[in-house]
Amino acid sequence: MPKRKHQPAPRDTSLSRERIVEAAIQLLDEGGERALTFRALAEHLETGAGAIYWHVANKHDLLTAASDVVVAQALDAGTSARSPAKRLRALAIHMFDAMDAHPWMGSALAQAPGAIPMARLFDRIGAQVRGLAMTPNQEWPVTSALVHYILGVGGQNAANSKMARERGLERSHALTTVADAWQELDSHAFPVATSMARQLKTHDDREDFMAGVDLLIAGVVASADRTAG
Amino acid sequence: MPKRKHQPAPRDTSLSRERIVEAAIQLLDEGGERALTFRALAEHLETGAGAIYWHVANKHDLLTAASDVVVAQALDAGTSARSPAKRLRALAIHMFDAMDAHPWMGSALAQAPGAIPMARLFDRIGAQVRGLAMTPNQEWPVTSALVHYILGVGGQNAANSKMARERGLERSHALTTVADAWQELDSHAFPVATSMARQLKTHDDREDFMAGVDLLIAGVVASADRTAG
DNA sequence: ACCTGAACACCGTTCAAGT
DNA sequence: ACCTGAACACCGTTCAAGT
Repeated sequence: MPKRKHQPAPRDTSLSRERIVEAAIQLLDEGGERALTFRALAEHLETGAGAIYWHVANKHDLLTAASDVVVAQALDAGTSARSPAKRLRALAIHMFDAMDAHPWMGSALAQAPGAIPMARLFDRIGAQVRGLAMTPNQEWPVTSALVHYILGVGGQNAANSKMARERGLERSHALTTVADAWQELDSHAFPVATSMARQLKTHDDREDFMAGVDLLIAGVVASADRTAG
Repeated sequence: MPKRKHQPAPRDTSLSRERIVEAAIQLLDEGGERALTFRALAEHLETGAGAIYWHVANKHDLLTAASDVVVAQALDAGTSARSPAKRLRALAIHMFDAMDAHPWMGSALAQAPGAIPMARLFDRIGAQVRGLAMTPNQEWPVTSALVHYILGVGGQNAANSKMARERGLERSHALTTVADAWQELDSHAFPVATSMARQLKTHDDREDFMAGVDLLIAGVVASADRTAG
């Protein structure tokens, strides 16, 4: 009867908030939002479900912490561009890619309005917006519009990934399915949607995302010119 | 004369998809997303939980149907404005108000990417975008940007309402709490967020939303001018 | 065709009890 | 201080059985 049966196998590291968040991200990335449960997390970390609550307040807290790790990582990259507009574009595309790689993040951010990851995003976007020529009282609405746009696209993008995963399809194939459904809508009730279904099939999410960012930037520049001129 | 069945406790109407969706909207509006459960719904409709599944595929289907009722209502109003840009503004503000009045809709729409309510929204927005002077291949990205922006703001707005509700606060008071938290962040790590906290407290969600819509429209007009000129 | 409601397979969270 | 794991109070969904 080996006595080590009663001794816990030596852990790589003891339980910590950092390890929990890391494991949560892994579960979320691998299996989507449904895969993150305290039971699965406990099994993954070889501990009890209740132990996690010593380091993390609740599931909402955990999702916010996981988002913050990903957001911080995304926003730290690509700030070396030479103009505010270019840095803005770089930040935006990094956020897009991060939300694409971690589709759970869209809804996580949508559920944590004032939390740290949102403050981080506002801060980084806001810093570049200040660099664009504009009156000070435009800074807030412009920053706000950019952040909301980024989150809006990210959320829909995440939804598409999730839908694809649930139906066990490639993402592009899932979009084709949607496009086919739109094409078969009543063309009297949905004249534009039916005719736009083709673009839905062939479009590039990433390009369209950047087109929107550029539209917002162009709008800011146009408004600034009008104010200045 | 039609035979009348003698029923001791006659219902107003028998169970139907329409009545279920209507009751779901009521529960959602009154108690938030948490309040919509099949058990609560069954009790409200004086039936069994399983009966609902005869008319509705699952909870996701129910949320989508509920969203569609609200979206259809919002988009039917205010199409009488005299220019495409004005009609676009009218549609946007109606969507904002609808998402504000029904805070559960933001996340419901985010979970139903290709579904009917999304097709409806794309169709109505797209129809006005076509009226703006632009090249045909810009129609899709512009429509897409507007829709995503609307959903992004709606989602965050809903999150604010939800947060306020959960903490049992007035919505403006909840935002003040967030603003205070941002103000107390490390001003070295969050230089812009800390200094923008004041605007967070005093801003008007609705005005900021429209400022973003105008920014996008201005961007479209500026791009069109450049292409044309 | 439509409804019932118990049962199934889960959840997040708590907490007395351990080390 | 930190962890255990059973227990609690729920969920969405299914399905044999009813009308």
